[in-house]
Amino acid sequence: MSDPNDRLPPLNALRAFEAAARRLSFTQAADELNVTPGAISQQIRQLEDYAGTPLFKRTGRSVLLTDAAQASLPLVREAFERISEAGRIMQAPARKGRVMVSCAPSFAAKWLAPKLGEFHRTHDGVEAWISADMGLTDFTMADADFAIRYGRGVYEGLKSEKLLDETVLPVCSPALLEGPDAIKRPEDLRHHTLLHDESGENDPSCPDWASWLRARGVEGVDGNRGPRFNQAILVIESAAAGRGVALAKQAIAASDLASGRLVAPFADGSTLIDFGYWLVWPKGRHLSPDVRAFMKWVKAEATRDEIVGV
Amino acid sequence: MSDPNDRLPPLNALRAFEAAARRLSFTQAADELNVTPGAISQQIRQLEDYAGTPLFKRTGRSVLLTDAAQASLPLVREAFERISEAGRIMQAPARKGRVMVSCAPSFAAKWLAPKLGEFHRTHDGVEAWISADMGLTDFTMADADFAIRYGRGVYEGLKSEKLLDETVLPVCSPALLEGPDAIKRPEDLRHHTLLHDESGENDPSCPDWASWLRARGVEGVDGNRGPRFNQAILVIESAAAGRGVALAKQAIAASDLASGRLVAPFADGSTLIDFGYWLVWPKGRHLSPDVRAFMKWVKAEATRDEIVGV
DNA sequence: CACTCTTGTTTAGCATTGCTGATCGATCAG
DNA sequence: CTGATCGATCAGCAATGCTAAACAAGAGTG
Repeated sequence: MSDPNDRLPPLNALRAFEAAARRLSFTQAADELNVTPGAISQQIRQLEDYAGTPLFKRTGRSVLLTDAAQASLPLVREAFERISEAGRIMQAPARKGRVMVSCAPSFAAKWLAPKLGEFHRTHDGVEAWISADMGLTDFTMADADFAIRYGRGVYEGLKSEKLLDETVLPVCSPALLEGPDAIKRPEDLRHHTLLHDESGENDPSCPDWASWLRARGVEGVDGNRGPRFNQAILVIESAAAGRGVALAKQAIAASDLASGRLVAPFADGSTLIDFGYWLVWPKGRHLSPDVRAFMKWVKAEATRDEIVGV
Repeated sequence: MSDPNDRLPPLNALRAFEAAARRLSFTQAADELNVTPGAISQQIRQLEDYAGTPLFKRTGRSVLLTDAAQASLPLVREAFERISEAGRIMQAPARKGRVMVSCAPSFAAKWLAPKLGEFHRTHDGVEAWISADMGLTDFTMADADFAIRYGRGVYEGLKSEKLLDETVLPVCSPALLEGPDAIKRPEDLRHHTLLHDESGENDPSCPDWASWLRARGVEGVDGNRGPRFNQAILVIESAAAGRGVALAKQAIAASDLASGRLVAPFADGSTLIDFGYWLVWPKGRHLSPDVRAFMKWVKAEATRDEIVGV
């Protein structure tokens, strides 16, 4: 009669539906779920059989949602958000003592990783896993506990907390401060290669060499020449290798500046920029004690950096 | 690497988990889902593999939730509630023009059904389906749009709205008002069979024959003799057949009183009781226009009854 | 204590579901 | 028109889910 099984939609079909509805494309949904478009098509049809009504308007070229689909989609989404979170919670005991952080690659390598030893010393039994991912804010796919992102701190559906401001300043190998072409004043840059960091390209407040030179009224130096890198760490490493002078992110350069591998040739070279580093995690996610401890430690490290005034 | 598929728990296993957790029994969960206990056992194990940790403590006899299960269960439940609701919404277009009401059996037969013709006349294109179920408040299993229940109007997780009060009064076939043993005063009941309605047994305010007689100081009539019925409609039909005098629910008897098939032998016989009829539906359920129209109509009918003062 | 009842587990084998790969038809861009 | 893209469809295969039956482990009973 009224078999309870018939009341609930087919669950796996719902997954296909959600993906297809989000992408408005069976093909892309198939991609996302690692199946063929045919599989999606069949799952959707199964769900339409259940609903007794079409869920997509097939317009040959692309695919549109019907009212029925539109109306039910938000609930389906919420359901999957909860299921995903429930999954995490179930796995929590197995993950105890493990904190997984998704982090911008350069920041991970040059800021976070060097400090991790300290964390392990002070927090026995908790190990941190760092996953260096670019621009990952899609927590439904990552299984990170939280992320450290570089940006303005506004992320849809995510909570965030300021970790660290960022400033930009010229850095180079100490070798460049000696010899006949020694860098003493900005004008001396004309004898050296300029290394460009394009990783913060979408931050208008972040100066490039051209604007940095202009702001200081430096003449005779072409701010556009020189190699460009899409990641902060590449610029830093090039500079450390003596390749030239980088307009580098302070947080990324800090450890090399501290060790003397890099030096800042100008006293007043640094510019505070709008972008910064943020702790980011999905709204409503349950953060385990270990995760909280790690976050707290990271924030303390960041504060220490700022006080040291690097 | 981090395949999105691995992030979500196996969905069908979650169903088994939810049922098993709710019942704290694999066997009962198996029953509910119409599978064998073995199937449940396997699904749970699959989910435990995913979680990397046990979800149930097997104590041989019965089964208990681990912390991981306890913590994730509420989210799983919420997810299924949303999925269930999403399913309804998807089906809405296919159900257009159809309102499905779950109703207490006697009320359905004697109050609702007789009025339905009127509803169909005034609401063209909308047909009402009545499902007579006893004590059904589990909307996850029924696919009724809403229910009409007899009780106090407080139902966990459900919204309710008062439809009709209930009163109890003696009724009998008009034949019993004539002849040598004609019923004129309560004392005359000694010559007739008393018909007992036990359907409202858990309402302490609902009088039985013994207390009805006691309240009126009637002597010489044994309020305990006579047949008992577990449904109001059975009492009514027995009374209409001339079998005896019933202490009947007014709402159930009303149509027969109106038609003259039954009469109320005493002017002051009726007692208002605590229980009444309620419109009931799950919190957060989307009620379609057709459903709202039907609810409105039912309430109007109820009000009309009360004004007529039956 | 043996006995039995109940409950969860396990296994092999079967049934269902889900997916693939190929093909087809429709639509859109050039 | 032609090629490219996208969804639908279908037969066959792979994976998943289920059953039936035998087993193990308390709990209650006489």
